[in-house]
Amino acid sequence: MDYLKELNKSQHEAVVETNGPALIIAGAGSGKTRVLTYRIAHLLNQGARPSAILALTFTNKAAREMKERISEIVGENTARYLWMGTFHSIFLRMLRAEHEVIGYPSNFTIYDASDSRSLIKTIIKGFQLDDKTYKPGVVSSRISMAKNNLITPQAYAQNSEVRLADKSMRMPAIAEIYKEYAKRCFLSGAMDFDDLLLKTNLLFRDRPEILEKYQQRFTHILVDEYQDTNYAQYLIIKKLAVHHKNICVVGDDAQSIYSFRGARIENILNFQKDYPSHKIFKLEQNYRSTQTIVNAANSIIAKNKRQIPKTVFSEKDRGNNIKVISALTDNEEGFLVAQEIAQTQLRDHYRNLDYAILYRTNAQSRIFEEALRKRNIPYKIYGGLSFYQRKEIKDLLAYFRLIINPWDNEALKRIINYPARGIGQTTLAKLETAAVNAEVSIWKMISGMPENNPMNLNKGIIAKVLKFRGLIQGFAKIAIENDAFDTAKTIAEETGILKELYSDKSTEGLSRHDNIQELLNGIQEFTLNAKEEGRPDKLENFLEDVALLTDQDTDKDEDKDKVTLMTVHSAKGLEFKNVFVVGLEDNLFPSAQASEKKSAEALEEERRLFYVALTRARENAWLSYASQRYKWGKLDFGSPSRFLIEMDEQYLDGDEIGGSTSASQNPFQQQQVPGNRQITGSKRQPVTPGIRRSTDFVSRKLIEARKANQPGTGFESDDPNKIMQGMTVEHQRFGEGKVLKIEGVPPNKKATVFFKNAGQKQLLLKFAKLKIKG
DNA sequence: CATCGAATACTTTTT
DNA sequence: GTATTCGATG
Repeated sequence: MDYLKELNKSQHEAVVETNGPALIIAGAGSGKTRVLTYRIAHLLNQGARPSAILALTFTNKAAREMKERISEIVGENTARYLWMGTFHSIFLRMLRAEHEVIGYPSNFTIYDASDSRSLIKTIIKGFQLDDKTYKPGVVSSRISMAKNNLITPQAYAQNSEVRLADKSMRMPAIAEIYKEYAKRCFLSGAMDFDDLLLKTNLLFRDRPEILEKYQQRFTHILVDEYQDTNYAQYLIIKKLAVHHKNICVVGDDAQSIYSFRGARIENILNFQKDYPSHKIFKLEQNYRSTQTIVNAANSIIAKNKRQIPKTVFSEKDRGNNIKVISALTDNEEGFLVAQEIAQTQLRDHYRNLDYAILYRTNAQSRIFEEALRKRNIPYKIYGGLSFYQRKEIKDLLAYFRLIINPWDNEALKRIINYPARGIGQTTLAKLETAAVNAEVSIWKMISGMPENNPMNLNKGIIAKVLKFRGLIQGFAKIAIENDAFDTAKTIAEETGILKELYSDKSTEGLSRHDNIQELLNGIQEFTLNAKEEGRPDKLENFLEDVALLTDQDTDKDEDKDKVTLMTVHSAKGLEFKNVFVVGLEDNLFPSAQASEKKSAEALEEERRLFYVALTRARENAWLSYASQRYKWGKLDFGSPSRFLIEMDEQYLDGDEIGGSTSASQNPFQQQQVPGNRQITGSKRQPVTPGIRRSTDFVSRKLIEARKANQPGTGFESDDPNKIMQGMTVEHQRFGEGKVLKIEGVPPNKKATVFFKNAGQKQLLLKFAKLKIKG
């Protein structure tokens, strides 16, 4: 078998020793995916049936890529029968197959995070609780925590530990909210993400014969990214593996960075205890990064107490030292990063796709976007609001959802008055209250009309509601008889959504129209593929695919040669020649309250996050931070991350970019504040408290710096008071425009401007960057 | 009931 | 800076 020759010794062992429990510790860049794919291919070559192999990943993308690579070895006709996918998609498939047992319709809806948040909000309102104490986000994460730990609403109510925690947060009613939430989801025929795992567990608990069926079916189970599994996932795997015990988990405890969504690093740490007869394989050679990067990353997590001992090493060159970018302001940070990209590109002939900028939060991307745009460096951003989260897309999808599953209350509430058809909040509230009281879905309530009218709606309103009902019923019929694309097109046209967006000539309106078109194109592609491959091509089938899809999963051609901007979390599993880790103040966590003491575990995870970020780089890494940045309109002072300060000198480049050495290029040099972080000799000093006391001095210097034609800004506003009606002005993003109206008094003075390229905009003058042209 | 403008809150990370 | 919500007005 040729493919085995491509493996080193430990990789080879991990691939061929397929009997019994196996723990594969795969350090960053150690060829994990290769081992996993070859192991599966090897199983198949040894005669295992593909449908008996269950392989679980964390992202659709990982599953797809692995499937492709396995196809190349064993052929597509074998690979297609593998049970390979994300935890959520595999168990969704299982739950749909077993829907009768759990009392759900087969076409149950998946509520995404915003659906479940809005339902929680409704419940909080219905209970007449104060939504300032009961923040939907917090309540939602409590419920999610409960589900991930398999605590049902009944168990929650009796669990003194969680109840006590709720009380200490002054939210004793969470148990009630959870119960109501679960009930309403059930009445809507809906599950949220966490339900997919919870209900699978309950199914296995309550129906041993079904568990038995799957235990027999899967002779081999493989789990990728095992360090990121939560309790619910852990238990599913454990139960399924009972019979054959051929469970192979792959992961790296050093890359466990998902505790916030319930991931338990204990799962991988305790695997050896769970399965005493296990074999352990350690993939320790890093084929990705230079020695400098590997060693620097190792040095960071070396301080962590809880980890599986291993020595990750690289046999590549020592490579360049890691460069430090020390910027005074956020804008300067963006400028310096863009400048570094441009300079290294010229010098070393890198392409745009060789670069990634990694940050902690999506909101940090803007500064770098602007800086790259100014230099005409093409870039792409992952994360932020995904395609499927845009309003117009969610609206159209809500129609689809309601047609497939009319019980879906969240979908119904979204569209019953979109486009406007005279069914307002009051009517909707009446309908919902009546539905809740009768313990049915809103649609059931509407179905009983006009004979049943417990909420005293007047004739005109009833007529409007019935018209809506007829519309949906008509669509439902079309959906049964036609393929997904025809149905979707009919809906988009007949509801008037397409027309409404088409007539909206503003920039937003145009892009919304484009998005709808793109969705329709996607559905068309789905339909064509389905027809070709003989799969069902109905709207229902499209919707199943789309529920668990994120747009991280789609790679577009036009995105080929671009600089990548993404969060450290979403960069996991990827690699780039050159990586900028930016916003490195206060433990890579800009919004952390400096005073709040972090638990030891949280600090260890911060280290691992840093480790993940650094090990994405093949050749060069930059670490950058800004001393001052604007955070919700106010100046915020940051000290460099403790990891930067702790890191051994030998890995760092002595010439700090934007620091003391590049004075000639850096107009900020003169404004550098005494006491700010500088390299003096070989020992760097952390920021002294003194800097915080001299706030006035610093902000005065900062304002001066901004006035002195700061490189990162490049566009200075003229005095807002001088902007008058009729003037021609230039905006930094929208281009040239004419001032139609000025209104309000400072600081809320506003201008209505008509831009040639961007249409009419209202701008708040204290923020908008406008220059007077004539 | 819809629309507009003003006030307010909001920022980890994601299947 | 932006998204969302609330209240006044038509």
